[in-house]
Amino acid sequence: MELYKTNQLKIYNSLSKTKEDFKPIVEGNVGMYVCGPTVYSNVHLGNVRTFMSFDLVFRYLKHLGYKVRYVRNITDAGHLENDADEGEDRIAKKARLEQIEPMEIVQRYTVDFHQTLQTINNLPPSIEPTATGHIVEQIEIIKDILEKGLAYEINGSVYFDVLKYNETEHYGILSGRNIEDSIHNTRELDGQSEKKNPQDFALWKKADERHIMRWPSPWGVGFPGWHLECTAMSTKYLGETFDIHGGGLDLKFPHHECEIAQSKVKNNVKPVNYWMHANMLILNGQKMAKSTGNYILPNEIFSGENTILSKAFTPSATRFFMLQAHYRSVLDFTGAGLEASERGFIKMMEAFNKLDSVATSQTSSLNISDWKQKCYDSLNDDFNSPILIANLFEAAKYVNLLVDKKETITQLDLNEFKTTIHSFVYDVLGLQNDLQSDSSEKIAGVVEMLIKMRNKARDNKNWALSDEIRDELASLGIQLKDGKDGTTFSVN
RNA sequence: GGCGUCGUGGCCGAGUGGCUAGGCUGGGCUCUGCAAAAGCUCCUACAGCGGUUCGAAUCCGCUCGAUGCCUCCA
Repeated sequence: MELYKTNQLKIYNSLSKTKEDFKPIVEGNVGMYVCGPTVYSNVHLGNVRTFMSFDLVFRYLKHLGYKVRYVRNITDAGHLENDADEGEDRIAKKARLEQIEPMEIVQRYTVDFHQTLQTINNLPPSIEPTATGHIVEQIEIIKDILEKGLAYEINGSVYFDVLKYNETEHYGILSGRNIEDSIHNTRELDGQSEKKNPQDFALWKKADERHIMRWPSPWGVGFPGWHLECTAMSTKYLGETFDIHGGGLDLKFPHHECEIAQSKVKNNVKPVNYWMHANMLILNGQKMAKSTGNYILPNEIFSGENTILSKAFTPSATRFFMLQAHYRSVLDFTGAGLEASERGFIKMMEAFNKLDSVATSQTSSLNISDWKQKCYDSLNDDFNSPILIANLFEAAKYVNLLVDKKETITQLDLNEFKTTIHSFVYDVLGLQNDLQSDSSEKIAGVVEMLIKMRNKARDNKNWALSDEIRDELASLGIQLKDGKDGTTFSVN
């Protein structure tokens, strides 16, 4: 039987601002859409956190036995720099600055995006559509909205009529805004006189002569607006109403609000059942962002080449650091925090690596099924990974005590214990065991030999020699640990 | 200015009416030739001020502070 039948998952829905029981539209199947990156520069750690949060969601849903279609787009048409801009988007601008084709920019940073997410061990989505690959679909949606009178055309551009929409619907339903408030509080921007109201947003923008990325349309040559691609691609691959829509908290307004409006007009149904928003990663007390220069790149962490960290950290340690905070909490990135997480992570993995050497007994001193249920309970409660990790630390301690023969476990329980740990650590949390990878069997053999020699020296009470062996190995990063049943070692 | 979120022990971070996570750091102990590792243990907190309640870190109000969105953003 599928696990989801016995595990009622609760998801915090940004739309209702409450945790709700998760019930997919079609039993056993989940459609999930997550807003992907605009590929005009390298993804920074803040971007990675969001995608890793939804990777956890994806992995856990799959673990529960759901068949998941996970769609995450690549925004390769660029967004406008701002309203006042003469139709220049970020990708086109970068292409002009670097004197290359816009699609070279797209290619370069799409590759970087994929490599980075793979390095941190995110699973690829089921479908990864691009904005430029769905121009036709976007034009069709615009036509439909125009026909329904909720959009208007001016000088080759088409805008969504937010005020008219708000007469029958609530523009601001997701972000908790009222259109009346924003009318009085919108900052004045220059050069936007073309729109009827400042709140209106573009569905199609006319391309001027300089604009490189351009497509023909019923309204002339141009390119799609900022928010349309997600509506086009999510409904195309997941249907008019689908289960989960995710994205960074900073996309809640206006991006997701606009998506709701467009989709509601087009299909006249509620587009999404569960809205999920991942919170921001902050650095130096501020949100990480490309535009402000306040960011750190994942590769800078893995290589140690940066000014904030004292050393390099593995992708798994970095992932573990982020998983120790809940996805809806702001997480503060610091070198000290990462170091503390790494220490804990190494300890935990060292304990789990000893699982194979555990001896079994007639009874178990820990109730394995209770412990296992606590693990499930933690993730069932809106993907509470910090609680899951706390439970895993409890398991690690138990393993250490088992090795010391201070606790007991039956063979049957040990099998279930191992399977559960493996599932949660590797499959669900997506962590990797990078402790053993660089200790090849040959090195292990050499170290075992040195341990034997050292034991002889110890038997002869030749402490000088035994300590020399230990200290020399330590300086090479190999640590000896004398236990009751002999000496073991670990490679740092 | 508008709409939000948050303020937890030395640090990071869960919890969100009574059962008071977890990790890192520091002190003590056990084990050990010494050390390391491991285990045990100690330092026991909820910004401030009021209120509701038998009982509040958790609910309500105010104050202070931080931060997100309101312009592209994960």
